Amino acid sequence: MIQTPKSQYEQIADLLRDRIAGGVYPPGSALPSEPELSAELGVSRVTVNRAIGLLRAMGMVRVRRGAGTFVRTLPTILRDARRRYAQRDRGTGAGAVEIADLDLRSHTDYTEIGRTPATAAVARALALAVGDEVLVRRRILFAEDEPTQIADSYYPWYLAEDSPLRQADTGVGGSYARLAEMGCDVVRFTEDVHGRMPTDRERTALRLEAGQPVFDIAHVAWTADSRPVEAAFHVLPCHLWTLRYEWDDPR
Amino acid sequence: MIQTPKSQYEQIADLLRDRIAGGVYPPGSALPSEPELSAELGVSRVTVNRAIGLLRAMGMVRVRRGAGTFVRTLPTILRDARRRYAQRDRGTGAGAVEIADLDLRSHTDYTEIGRTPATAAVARALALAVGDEVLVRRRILFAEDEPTQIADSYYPWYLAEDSPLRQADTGVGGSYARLAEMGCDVVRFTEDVHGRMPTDRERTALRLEAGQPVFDIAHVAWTADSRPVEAAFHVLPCHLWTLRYEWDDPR
DNA sequence: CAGTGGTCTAGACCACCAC
DNA sequence: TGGTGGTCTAGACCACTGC
Repeated sequence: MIQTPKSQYEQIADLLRDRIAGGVYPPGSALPSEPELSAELGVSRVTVNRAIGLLRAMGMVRVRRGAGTFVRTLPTILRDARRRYAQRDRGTGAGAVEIADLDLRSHTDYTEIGRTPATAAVARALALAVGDEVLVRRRILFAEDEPTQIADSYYPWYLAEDSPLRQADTGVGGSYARLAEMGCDVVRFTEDVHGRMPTDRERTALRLEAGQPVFDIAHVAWTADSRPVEAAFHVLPCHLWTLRYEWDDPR
Repeated sequence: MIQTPKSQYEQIADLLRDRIAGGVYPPGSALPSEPELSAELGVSRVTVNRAIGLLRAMGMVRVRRGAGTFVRTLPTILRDARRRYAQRDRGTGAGAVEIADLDLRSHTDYTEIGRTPATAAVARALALAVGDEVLVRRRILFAEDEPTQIADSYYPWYLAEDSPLRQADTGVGGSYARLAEMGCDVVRFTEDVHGRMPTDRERTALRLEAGQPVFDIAHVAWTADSRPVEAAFHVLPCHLWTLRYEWDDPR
């Protein structure tokens, strides 16, 4: 690699990144204002703004309009797929396991629990026809009042109709314990992971900075006879999470 | 959701996205130039440029400086973790499995194969001390001459020293077959997945557009007695890949 | 109300590509 | 050589925050 004659805004982003790493701007503190940085570095404010845009996309700073630009603090959260679903009976739902592990306060906002026709993605995941009735459970999970995840779960309506799955609190063992009581023991999981830019709704709900990508996880739970009984779609800000998977070699 | 008074550049990005989806700008074709769009839409060129920046981050267009902005074509590639490593003996290395599945031409550029001291990340993954000798195999994988992945594999030096792992072509069955011949049967895998912005080197090597995120996968292969015998770090452009994982519930 | 960041413009200069 | 996108500036107006 010979040379990378970087643009000014990239160099400024590097500089600010180094200052943050070096503790000049400690976690939680505000960066100097854009006019200040503009004066200090001898560039226009637009250029400073653009540099800060890179830091935002990296998840290093959060901007509060009218107030300033602040260095981020939240630690990364480990989502260990195998462990997550194996620990169902810890009382907390699967969704809260990771947050509890970090000794953070967690809570869940249910935004919708009800009957709805299956979309194409849901129908495909649950081996139903588009438009078939399903139970949907939409929720947003928080750690220390910061949104960390959107999770929408779907169940075939004929399964969920008269079950506790229609309540926010599904009881000890969570939804998989209820499915088991209905004769649907879950023995296998699959997940398809995408990385992409969030939709406007997702960006708002997760309070994301401009340019920050999300993980989009399509999760399916299977019974021993290979029937899909739950489909869940999770949207997670990339900068907050590490996904861990583990599997045995089938040979 | 009441209102989202979008900025002009966001609206223009939406407009262009719709036109691409609607076939007005078909795959592979060039968008109108920025001055043209600027005139058509009655905004400054900077605003058009910023809108196109959003499309670039989403992976919808590729810009060739001096030539124009082009609609992307490459399909998404499925990386089925379980299958990927189970199909070792298909002759092709694990890295080429997914590309071959899509009937695309694939090739691999080895950029380095040699001895090196373990970095912190490598040492942690292989349960070695920082600075211990390891064999590194660095490569970039291509589909149709487009870079699709960076993969750096590491092996403890005492294992790899006199093995075919030091050659580019590791022979039938690939590296895991060679490890098995050395008494290191791999029976289990773990992967930690991050989503982040690429480094400058990665952006160059993968020919990424500005603002495009990558998957960063730390892959470890384990023997039956829980010894890590291979660590591999993969960097994949998010917009090109879907990661698939599958596991049995350990209860 | 003063200060913050968000956005937009017109104009400019540059590196790069294709002809 | 003309057209493309990349970058930068000075100035402006706005919405929002916190006092």
